[in-house]
Amino acid sequence: MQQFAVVATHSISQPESEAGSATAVVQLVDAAGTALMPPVQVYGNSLPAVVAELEASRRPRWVFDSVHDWYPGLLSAGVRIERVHDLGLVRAILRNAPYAEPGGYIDSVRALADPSTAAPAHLLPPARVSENQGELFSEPKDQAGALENVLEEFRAQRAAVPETERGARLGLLLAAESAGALIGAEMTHAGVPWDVAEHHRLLAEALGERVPAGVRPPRMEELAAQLRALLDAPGLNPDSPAELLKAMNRAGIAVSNTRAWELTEIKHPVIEPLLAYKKIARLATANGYAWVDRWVHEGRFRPEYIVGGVVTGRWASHGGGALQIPHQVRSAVRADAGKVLVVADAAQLEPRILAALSRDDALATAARGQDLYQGIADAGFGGDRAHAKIAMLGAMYGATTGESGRLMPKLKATYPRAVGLVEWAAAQGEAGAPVATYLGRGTPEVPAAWRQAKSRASSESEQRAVETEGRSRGRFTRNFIVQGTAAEWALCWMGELRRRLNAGRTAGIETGELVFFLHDEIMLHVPAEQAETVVELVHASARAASELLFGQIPVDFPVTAVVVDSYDQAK
DNA sequence: GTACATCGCGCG
DNA sequence: AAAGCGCGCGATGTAC
Repeated sequence: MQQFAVVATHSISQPESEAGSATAVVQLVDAAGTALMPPVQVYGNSLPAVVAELEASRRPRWVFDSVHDWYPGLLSAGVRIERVHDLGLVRAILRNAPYAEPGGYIDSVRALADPSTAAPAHLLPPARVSENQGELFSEPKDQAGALENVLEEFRAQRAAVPETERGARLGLLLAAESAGALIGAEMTHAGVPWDVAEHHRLLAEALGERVPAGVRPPRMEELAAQLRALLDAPGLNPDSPAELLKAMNRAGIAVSNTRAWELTEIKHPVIEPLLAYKKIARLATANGYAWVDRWVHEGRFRPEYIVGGVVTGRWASHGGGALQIPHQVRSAVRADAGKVLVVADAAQLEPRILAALSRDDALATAARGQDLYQGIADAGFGGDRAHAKIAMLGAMYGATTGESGRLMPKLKATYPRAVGLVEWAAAQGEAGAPVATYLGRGTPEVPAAWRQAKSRASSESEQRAVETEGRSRGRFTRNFIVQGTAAEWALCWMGELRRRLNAGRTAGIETGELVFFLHDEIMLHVPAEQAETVVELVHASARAASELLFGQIPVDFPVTAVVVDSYDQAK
């Protein structure tokens, strides 16, 4: 029998509350929400002990208002849990889920303020019982009330998932999203192993000796002096695009902005040192000494992951720009002695997802094997891989002009189902209609401003603005179904991998830890002797994820997994 | 002083 | 070489 351990926390209590008064209450219930034993009162800082005891004896699915708020404290106390249902994450998905059972709960959730326009969580005061819950349920006056609120929402969420094939998919999404919350917190807890000495070495190599904050590093200062001389602009601050643009125009360089890629087109002596300056200036400001001081502690970089933080279901992150670690500094991501990094990524995930979504057998055939773009090239682009790739990316992103636009008719003739699906999604968006991922994550409602402008636009210029916005919405919905379903595949991949790692750990094998995730790429920090075992688990998890989502279909989702000492050695 | 917009560039 | 999608973040500059 499936058991759930519902955790309710009092509105004013946080994990570090004083001993003496109950800070939380835990209730074990069955799938119908019926109590299986008397509620357990949690006093002071004893939540980890209570959770550890129940986890060991019952293996329940835990029900938390927010894993992001509560799991870090448990991890710090050495307590891990296997399965969870995160009320907040589930609420956010159900809000826009087209397959959700209509009813009072869904209506009330949809009536809540749009979370995508709310302030970021880290800028808000400490959470109450649950974000937004004050609007859903009356503020609880005691523990019993808090517990009843959580139980009621839990029951309502379960009831909102219909017992249909689509409902089963939605249920999988909710479970995967919740598991993701555990994984995100566990990755933050583990941290990415970071070699500060190596990072300092590469900074010194590029920028020159370290100087105090606020002083321009030596190599940048040298280049700045060259730029001032070449542009005959003695006071120029090259960090200011406006100043730089003026100085370049004065020197007779006809540009309208200072973007690096546009500068490469221009023939002028200043371009080379300017591009060199931009390159190292970026390193210095984004991932320089200040970054290391601020974000790396005890040899670990610990970004916070915001599960479902992107509209499509991708993860966002907070702190240190974790999702943009430049290739330039990846040599500083280095395994501890005796350990290695296992770096794995799903090859060309999005077009493969499109093949699965659209059941396009021709595209599935091209996707057989490691290089999908070469497969497309051989099928219809005279073996020209570059053209095949541009065409495919254009189809998924909505390119209409240039190379990509010209290649579209050919792509559509070769893969009518795949291209037809993304064109349908774009048409939905242009019409102001929603679309959904394979597992049922729906697009947010259309911004009210556009909806109103659509019905009111009178002048020709207003009409044009509305149409431009519509095409933009179409590109968004076109990409949403692909990017969002790819995010679901990746979530299932990690979830499957986590289960296997945990099973290994239970069996006494130190399988190491997931330490980093980036859309279609994962990194593990593992004992060297377990590397090959973990590589196998990574592959097995990818196969399991593909089948979990799509069942038996003729689309391959190959992953590459390499064993390295440092991140720069991967691909 | 804070808040916000813009530019530019890093990642998938 | 970017374009067409999705992000985070630092420096600068302006408004209040």
